Order: sequence, then C-alpha cells, then structure tokens
Amino acid sequence: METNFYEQVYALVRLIPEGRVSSYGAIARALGAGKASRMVGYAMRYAGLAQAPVPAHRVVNSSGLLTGKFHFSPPEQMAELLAAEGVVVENDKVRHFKQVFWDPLKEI
DNA sequence: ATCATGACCATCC
DNA sequence: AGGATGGCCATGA
Repeated sequence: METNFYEQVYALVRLIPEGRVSSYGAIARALGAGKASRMVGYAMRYAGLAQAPVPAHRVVNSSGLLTGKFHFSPPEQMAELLAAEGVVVENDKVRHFKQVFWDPLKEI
C-alpha cells in the first residue's frame, strides 16, 4: 500500500501533461519537502507497483537527465515514451529542458 | 530508536 | 568532464 507521501508524489506526477517533464526536486518542493527529492525517486521505484499508471518517464533530475532510465525495461523505453510525446531527448537528457519543464508549484 | 538504502542536489577537486 | 563527499529525509528491517 502507498503511504500518504507516495500518494502525493504519484498524484503530482500524474498531473504532468504530455510533452512536458518535471524534476524530482521540484516535485519534492511542491509537496513541502524540498530536501526530500530522493524520496521522490524512491517513490518512483514503487510507481510500477502502483495501481494507477504513473508517467515516471516524465520525471527527470534537475539537469533534465534521465537518471532513472535504467529502472525501465528496457531502459530506452523512457526516452522512447518521451519522444512519443514530443519531448526531444538526446544523450539521455531532455533538450529545451526549461521549455518542456512543468513546474508544479507554478501550475498548481 | 538505530542502521542502511536511495530514479537527488550542490559542491569540491 | 567526471568522480568523490556530505546533506537531506522517508521507508523498512
């Protein structure tokens, strides 16, 4: 079962529109735990176990790097999914990161 | 309560 | 550019 913290993370991640991405740190801050960015990634690991679908591929690190791509199967799926949504990924990182970046604090 | 873990972040070298 | 270090915090054993 998911804890409240994870629920918040999942809920926020699901709010990320297509063609947009967000960062662990931004999500953490949006939840009020700005320094718990690691927990966001931790939660993402459980995302696959979540009942509702979680677009974890839309979550990257502060540099737009696909840090968690190795958790997908296969790893390249992350970039593929992003590319399918119009997000340009090059060398495991998001191009025009600032443009496609979706800030929960700003949107919510 | 303590220890170890981690899909991070910032900084230093 | 790339590796190492410390910090921060939730989760589970």
